[in-house]
Amino acid sequence: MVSRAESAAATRRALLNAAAGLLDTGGPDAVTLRAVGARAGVTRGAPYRHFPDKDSLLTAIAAEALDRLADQVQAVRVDLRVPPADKLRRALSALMTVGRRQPHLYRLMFASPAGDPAAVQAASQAADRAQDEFLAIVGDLVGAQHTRQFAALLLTSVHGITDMEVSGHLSADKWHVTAEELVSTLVSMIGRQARQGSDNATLSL
Amino acid sequence: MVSRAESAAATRRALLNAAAGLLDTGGPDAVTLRAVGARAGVTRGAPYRHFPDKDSLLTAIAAEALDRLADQVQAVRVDLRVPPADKLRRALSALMTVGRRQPHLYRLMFASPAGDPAAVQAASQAADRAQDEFLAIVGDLVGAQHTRQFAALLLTSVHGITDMEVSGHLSADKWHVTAEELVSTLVSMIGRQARQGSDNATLSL
DNA sequence: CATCTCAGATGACAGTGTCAACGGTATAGT
DNA sequence: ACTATACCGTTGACACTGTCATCTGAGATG
Repeated sequence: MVSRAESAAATRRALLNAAAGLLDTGGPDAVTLRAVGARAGVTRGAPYRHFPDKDSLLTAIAAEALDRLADQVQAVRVDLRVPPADKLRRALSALMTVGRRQPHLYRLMFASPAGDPAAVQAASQAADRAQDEFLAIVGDLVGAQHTRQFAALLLTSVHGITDMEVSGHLSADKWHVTAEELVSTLVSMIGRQARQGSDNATLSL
Repeated sequence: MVSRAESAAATRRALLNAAAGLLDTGGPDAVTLRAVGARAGVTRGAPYRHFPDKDSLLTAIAAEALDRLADQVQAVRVDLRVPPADKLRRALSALMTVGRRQPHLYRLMFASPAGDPAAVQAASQAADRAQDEFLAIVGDLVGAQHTRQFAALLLTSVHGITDMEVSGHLSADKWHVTAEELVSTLVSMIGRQARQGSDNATLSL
């Protein structure tokens, strides 16, 4: 009772899930088209019916992950039950959580997208949407004046914190600081800066 | 007139240079042991006499790059002609310059080191030294109280800015901000924070 | 029912990392 | 001075990878 289009879409999904699973558990080296096919119950050549390229498959995974992140941030932004002052922290926390729970996926999300132009564009659009959601949250908090600058600083900094923690370059016994403390310091610093830097009163961060 | 040890050390160096060159020009995919060997004037199996592994070779390259960075930062730190207030900016600029001039090398430096334990340890030590130099510069500037916190925040943030710029995720027409402006804002924010946060007077950033 | 379309299977190929075996040469030991 | 050793580099081989051309069969289309 399954049409051919439905079955094709199902295998496409199975391929994406298989590749994502292999990436999570075994890292990038474990993602081989043969293993992906096997895990999806299909043979090694089948992926080429759905993705022109291995890189395009990986980029599609990154695009989906970025879309999920954008959804999460958007959910936080529009949730009336979340106090506005908490929204930024929660959004940033969503980003860090990806890095901790799925470090290989996280690296893929922040790598330069490769492969088919269509896949690259999809990933870029997803990244754009995620960034726009962050931007909107920051815009709701601080005055419009330096929104972009503060948002960019927040996003890049939290990415740097997460990335160095994930890669093990943020040793706790050297720095005596956790990633959370760093983010917290950063957020409150920017909050203070926003308050005294602009004329109109802004919410407290 | 060349002893055997000298010639061996020479080929080892040639292999490292060849691999680094290939990485710079062609990205990680271009670094194949065969190509490395050919570029170093040697055959495909020769690298195994100097490195147990391809990963170890790459990690050795990362270690050398981190050592060079540490040297640069140290040179800035001890240079009496450099005004103390400029030292931090120059040190951070050295980091960003690596990212811009050698993006693939930069990514390798901040990846989790892989391969032989000895190679991993060498890279970790080099990274440690580079971080210590940054730490020392920050320590000279701000009071000892929150040195580590500020230094960690600076390092991770500038890494995040550089990384996202390198990977193309910091689109200029969305954020209306350059990487330099972000670093500048961050540094002055931390400077302000350090001044008003601690009792003892600190130098201006 | 005849035809077409296309997802998937299969065979093949070049390229890769890695290892085992080999050869030659500078060094060390006597 | 002669031998033995250590060790750098070469070569052949193997398993594995991404990718393509070709083939097959079943659902869609007329």
